[in-house]
Amino acid sequence: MYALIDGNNFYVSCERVFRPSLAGQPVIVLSNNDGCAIARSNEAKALGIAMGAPWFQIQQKLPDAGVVALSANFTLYGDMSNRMMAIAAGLGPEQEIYSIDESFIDLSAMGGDLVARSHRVRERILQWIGIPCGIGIGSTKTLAKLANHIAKTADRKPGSYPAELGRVCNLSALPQSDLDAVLAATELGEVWGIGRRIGAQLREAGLSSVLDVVRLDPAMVRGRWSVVLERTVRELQGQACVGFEDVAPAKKEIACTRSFGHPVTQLKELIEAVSQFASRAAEKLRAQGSHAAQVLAFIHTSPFRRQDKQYSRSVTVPLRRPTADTSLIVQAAVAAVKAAFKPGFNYSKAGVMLLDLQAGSVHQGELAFDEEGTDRSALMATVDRLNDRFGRGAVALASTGQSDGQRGWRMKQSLKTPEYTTRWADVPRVLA
DNA sequence: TCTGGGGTCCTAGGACCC
DNA sequence: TCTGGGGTCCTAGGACCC
Repeated sequence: MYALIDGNNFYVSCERVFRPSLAGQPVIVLSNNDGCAIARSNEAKALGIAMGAPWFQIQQKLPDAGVVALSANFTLYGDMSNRMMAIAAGLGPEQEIYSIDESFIDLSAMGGDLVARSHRVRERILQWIGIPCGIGIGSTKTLAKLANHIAKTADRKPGSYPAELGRVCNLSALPQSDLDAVLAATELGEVWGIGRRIGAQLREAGLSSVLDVVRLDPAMVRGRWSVVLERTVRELQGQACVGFEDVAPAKKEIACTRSFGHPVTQLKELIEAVSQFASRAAEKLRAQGSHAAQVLAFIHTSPFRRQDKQYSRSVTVPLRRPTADTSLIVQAAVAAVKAAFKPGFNYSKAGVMLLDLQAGSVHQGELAFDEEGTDRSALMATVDRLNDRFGRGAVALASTGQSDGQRGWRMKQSLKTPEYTTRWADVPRVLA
């Protein structure tokens, strides 16, 4: 038995904790570069604002709707997430943190009234952190996800489901006929693992509700679609196929990619950007104690600028030996971007990926003849500590283009709120 | 004028081996 | 005229997730 707890409209809810006047208003949080809506309040959803809708289009379509847009403040959301997760963990003995706003709890060993217990945890998160949550319970992770969707929808749209399923929904406690009615009322695209493409194929085959999908034969699904969809069908039928991971496995690849604030044409600027992305990726790599054996850099033009000539290329550079050394990784990334660059294009985005990751504790023994074999891990650890204490970028390689505030590739974030919980200068003051 | 970032898994097909 | 069988590894691309 599993529960899934997640924060409603999480980024918007985080912002509202510190700006209560946003309650009841259509609020959206924008992606980096203030590009698209990546979180929407219920009021914004009711206005028809779609997930991923570009901000400039929203402004054109709804000039008078009073939509409040905010730049994403991931530092704030990350800190609020940690606080919420700590309380959510109290629901059961094991927790899997699945995303910034969702965690699964393994309830297998739990007795008592799970729904009443879930309501108490939900109330505690709301009171202590200020974030409204939904909790779904089911015999598999896929069913818990579905239950969570029902809990939130019943709360948000009265009449869509029986009111007692709102906020906390335990699908495994429903009598079969009630369960069938709920599944029949739920569109199949709401299932975890059924996206746009597969959803369209299923509808093409004459199915429409989750109940239709539950009644499929898994062997047929495997033959006609894939083992992935077969697993989803089995999970919906109550057969657990997706494991519970209470410790997060190490990442197999690490990326840092960004769209630019303005089109970039010069190789020099791309080298600066890629140097910075590679430095950040190397930090993440060290944080999980891994080494990378290959570095990939890519650049491309904007597919949205139809009038521009399009170009896209990625180049992978193998490292002499697996490493987490920023300077070696930046060197490789710069070599890659030089190889990928072609003059005469408006570049809109670049990125660095670290590939072929392995545990930092594993070493291939060999004789070191060259300077490249110098062990700078102590230096790297010091750089990481300095940047942690004094802020990202306090110590950096010169190739990242220091102290140039006018860099055209830097992203736009004109609507960002303060880091209320993680910077002393930003801590809110309460006036008596 | 303005359209995000970071991941995972699976499959098909090609290269290569004996 | 007729041209095998069985296997592994790698990569690119598709699909999904939040």
